[in-house]
Amino acid sequence: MDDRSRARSAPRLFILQPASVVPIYRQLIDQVRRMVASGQLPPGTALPSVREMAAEYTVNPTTISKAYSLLEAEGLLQRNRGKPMTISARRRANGTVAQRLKQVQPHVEALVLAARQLDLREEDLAALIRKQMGEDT
Amino acid sequence: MDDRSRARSAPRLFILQPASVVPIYRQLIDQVRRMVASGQLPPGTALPSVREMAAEYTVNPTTISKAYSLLEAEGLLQRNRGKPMTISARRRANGTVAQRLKQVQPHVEALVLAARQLDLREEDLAALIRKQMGEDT
Amino acid sequence: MDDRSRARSAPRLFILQPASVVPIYRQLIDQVRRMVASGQLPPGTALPSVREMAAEYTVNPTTISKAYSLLEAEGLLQRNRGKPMTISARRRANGTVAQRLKQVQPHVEALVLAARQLDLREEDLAALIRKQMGEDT
Amino acid sequence: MDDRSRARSAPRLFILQPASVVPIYRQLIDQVRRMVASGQLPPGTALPSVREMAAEYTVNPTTISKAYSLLEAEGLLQRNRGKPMTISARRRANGTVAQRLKQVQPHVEALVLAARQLDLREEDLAALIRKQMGEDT
DNA sequence: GTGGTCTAGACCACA
DNA sequence: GTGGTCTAGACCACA
Repeated sequence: MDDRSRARSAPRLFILQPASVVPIYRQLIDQVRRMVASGQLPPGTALPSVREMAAEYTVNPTTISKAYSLLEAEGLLQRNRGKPMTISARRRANGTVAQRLKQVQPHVEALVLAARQLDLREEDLAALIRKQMGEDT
Repeated sequence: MDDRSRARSAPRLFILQPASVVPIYRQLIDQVRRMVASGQLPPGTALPSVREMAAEYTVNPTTISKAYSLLEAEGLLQRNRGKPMTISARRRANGTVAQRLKQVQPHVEALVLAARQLDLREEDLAALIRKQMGEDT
Repeated sequence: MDDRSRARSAPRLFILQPASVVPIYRQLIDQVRRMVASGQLPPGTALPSVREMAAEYTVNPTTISKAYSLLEAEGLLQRNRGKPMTISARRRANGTVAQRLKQVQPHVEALVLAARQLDLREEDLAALIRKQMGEDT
Repeated sequence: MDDRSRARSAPRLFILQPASVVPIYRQLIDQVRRMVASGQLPPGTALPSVREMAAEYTVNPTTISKAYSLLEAEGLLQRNRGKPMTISARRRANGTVAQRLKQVQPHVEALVLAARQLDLREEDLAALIRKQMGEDT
């Protein structure tokens, strides 16, 4: 991804946080999975190359490579000799809403646990979420 | 500890998940911090002993000890030779709502990121949260 | 590591005594702090890796790791993924003499208490200190 | 030691610091040894009872008791049924200066190590020691 | 009974 | 190669 394309800069496809306790390769895997489930990454879509990703997110190439390899092993990505990896046609065309709700459930549980221990109310959370959904990023 | 005995007993003070990517000692630290901020663990409260915690959550005592030591270094816990550690009197009397909202913000961001990538709507999240807030645990 | 090899090698950076009542990890923390305060360990300096330290001082790696982690929490050390930890740039550029004198004060008090109880005179102490300052180690 | 005697308050015989990394019973043992070696506690001197000491220094009686027992085992203290323990006649009547210098040596080494790492000079130490020797306590 | 320190050793994320 | 986490278990100081 060269400077020009970054200047135009559609918002980034993924959000990787090196400081997080969640390993970077895990963050990437989770995000690809979700975007495939929702159809935002339809079958056939080419992902950025390992090197592009590594440069874009200033992350070690082996980290990206590890995520891609695991997604390939899972059947979600497909290797194409000499060409970028693509979203596989055969698996999880499009998750049902129920399936996708299930994927978000762990985050809901973590949030509600924190909210309870902080003695916050449902309304507080609703407001924070509304605000966050409105943000660009 | 089977389900029946847990039902009879008081609900657990903390929720520790060994399978999580978040280290167990970090989970405990975060939860103590939040419950102190909300006043659910007021100054002077004695925490379960290292050994009790270790037994209750089937975790190694040194893991609990690590969390307690870090909380002591932070000033949140106070050592009492030969007696259980207690919530320190001097720090963070009671967090304001604004302070507590800030503590929950990272969880909100993680949830909203996941929801977007899964193409879920604000209403979906609101429903899941309402349901989760209603649960006993 | 026999005496000869130690003579040939650079003098050790730290002195860790497992037999002391002061925990090893505390000894290391104190020494790093002091050498940072005096500028003997300037910002950016790489510390020996956990494994090197453990081998050099024949101490368990987790003991070294504990010291490093606490120094990181304190802001004195900086983690560099996959690379050795370094002295953090941002904290305590260089302690003033007054600040450093304060750090040595507890040792002065312990020495003087002992000297008094042993009925030694100031001159005795001065002589011992002069001699010790002259030693290589 | 009743309130009256404390009001008159000769300076305390010992200095015990509960917060120190050195165990309290060790501190007491070291101090008794030194004062015996210097003749400040001559043979036959009665030490305060375990209870008096515990009250005076607000320390657990078992801690004092442990120190006394170890000093007795060492031959320095002598048990007298129903009466206070006394400094034993038979051992170490009076240490020579050389012997006493040897006892203070570890403190000299700790101080000089710290001073070197803090990049302090001999003169700095001499000044601090002179000041400390002048203090009442 | 309480917490603290340390070891030996396994396994993980990352460069 | 780097550091981080965790376990199992020993031993210690203190109440």
